[in-house]
Amino acid sequence: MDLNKIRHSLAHILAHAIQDLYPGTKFGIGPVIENGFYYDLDLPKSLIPEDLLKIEKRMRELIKQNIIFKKNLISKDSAKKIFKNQPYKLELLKEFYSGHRAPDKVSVYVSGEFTDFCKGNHINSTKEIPLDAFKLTKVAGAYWRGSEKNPMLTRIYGIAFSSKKELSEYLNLEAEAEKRDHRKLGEKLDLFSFQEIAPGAAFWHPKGMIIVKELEKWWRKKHEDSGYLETSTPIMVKKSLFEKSGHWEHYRKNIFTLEIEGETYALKPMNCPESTYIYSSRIRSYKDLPLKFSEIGRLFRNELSGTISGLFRVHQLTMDDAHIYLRENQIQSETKNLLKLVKDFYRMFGFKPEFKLATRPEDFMGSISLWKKAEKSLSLALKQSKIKYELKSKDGAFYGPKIDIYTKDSLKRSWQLATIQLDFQLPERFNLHYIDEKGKKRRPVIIHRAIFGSFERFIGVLLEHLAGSLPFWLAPEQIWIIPIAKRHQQYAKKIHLELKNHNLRIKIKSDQETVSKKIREGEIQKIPYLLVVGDEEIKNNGVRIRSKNKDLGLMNLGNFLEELKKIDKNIKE
RNA sequence: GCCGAUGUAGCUUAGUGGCAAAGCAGUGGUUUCGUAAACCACCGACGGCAGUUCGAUUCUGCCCAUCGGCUCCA
Repeated sequence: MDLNKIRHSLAHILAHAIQDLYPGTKFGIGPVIENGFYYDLDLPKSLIPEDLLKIEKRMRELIKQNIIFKKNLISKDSAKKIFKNQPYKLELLKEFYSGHRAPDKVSVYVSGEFTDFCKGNHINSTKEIPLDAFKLTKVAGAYWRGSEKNPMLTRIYGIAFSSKKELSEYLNLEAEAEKRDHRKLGEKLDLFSFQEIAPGAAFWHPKGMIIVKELEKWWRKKHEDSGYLETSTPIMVKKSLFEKSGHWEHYRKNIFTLEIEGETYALKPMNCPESTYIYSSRIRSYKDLPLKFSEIGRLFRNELSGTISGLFRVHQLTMDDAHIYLRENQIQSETKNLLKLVKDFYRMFGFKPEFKLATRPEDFMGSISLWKKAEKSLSLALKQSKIKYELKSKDGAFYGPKIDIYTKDSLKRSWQLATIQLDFQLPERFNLHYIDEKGKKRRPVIIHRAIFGSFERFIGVLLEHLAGSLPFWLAPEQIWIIPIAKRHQQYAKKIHLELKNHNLRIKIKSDQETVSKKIREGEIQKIPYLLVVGDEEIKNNGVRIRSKNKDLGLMNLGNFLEELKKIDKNIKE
């Protein structure tokens, strides 16, 4: 059974059903995608989700008719006749014949009353399609041929598998994904929220802020160890800065501006141009290079309103940025250092990084020879680090090529987090230099890089990856002490005091509730350790430990601390 | 920004052209309990602005926000 053929054929059947139910529909394209298919349609009326059931029903009727799929090779003229009322198909046909090696015949697939311009492949008959293993999932808008200059069509998505079992497994996975949605976890765990008064900007609650602070702490340590010097630059700067850097030309629509005393200011959408001011605040020697300025910078990007989504896509983000000023001959070795740093970071969280090399885009700046040199340095660094990477051509930044690092969350969704970008343009534009061994002025190169990408997105991905169960060192509340009865409060306080001395985030759950209730709350709040104390524990001078749904039994407090020290080096002696 | 949908209490949901219902959470009390929800009471909401109407949370329009996509992502 060829699932792709089934999915592709279902797209045709979907179009067939639409043709029956909504005469006058103009058809776009209907390809196979991961897990299913879609068809783009210009419908005489707009659809509501309930219509999908009606369409599905019609599809099943058609499938039961054992419709045969037949490939025909026909002439351009007969194709024109067949699609005379189908402007999108005619456009595709025209394009098909405009190529250098236009064939004499065009291939169409006929299935019952429906004919589509299509090169295949398809099943022979609809009896090959299991009736209970597909489902129309959603209706959405999509621009014709993916360009916002074109009209918007209605896209119907469907999923299809080879059996009912696989379909329901997929639906279960989706339900699981929904439970892990970081927006829901953020609410449930009281980490952050979004408010109508500030769309696209997170409000960090005290517990969420602990995660941010712990990540920052760890990040600073790692960067100090690697020779980075932390800086901070203004959030609001005159827009002329970005005119000079070239960003205004490329991203003016996405830059927030404000007028002050007749001058236009911008909220910085990136840190780089300002970083160069610190660089050129004094004469730099070749001995200073590579010079690494790090900055945890608050950035503002006016993304299209429809693209804003939770912590993944925001108007206001916090980038763990750094700019490395170096000589051309240091690019490879420094890139290798960075690749190692990225690997170290991602190993810490259990993410598997995937590397993509993005090369010169259409609207690039600078000379092609420089670009080629830059691309070569990056690919060599990747190769020497023995990293497998994917080439994303024409996807670089306007100022230079980059290595983007993606990671998948536990549900196999891919997210771009880290990035390493080479820049030969900014040093030119800001006339940066250093003095070389011979006392001559030379131009440095800049590497822009972020490891988390943004704290917002990183925390969002991390929460989904771990379904909210953060590692001990990041957990906002690490330990709850649960006294069984009132008479155990005193002992709970004693334990609390002892553990508090070791830098632990700990609290006594002293509410007037049953133990069961407190355990339940602790589990829901993903507290790493719940310590139950009662008569038994007092008698043995210990605590009863529960962690991740498991009762680990009675333990002496000292032993418990030893266990904790094994998983978290921050614990004070 | 574009297409489509949604918006009722802190959260999850019910409901109506005529006093808006519940569970959880919160507050006060009772209970002091051994590993995922004790009991009683109380507090608390129709996204905003217009319009239609005797009367709008409900109908209409506009706006805002959110969700699913498209496009974009320095």
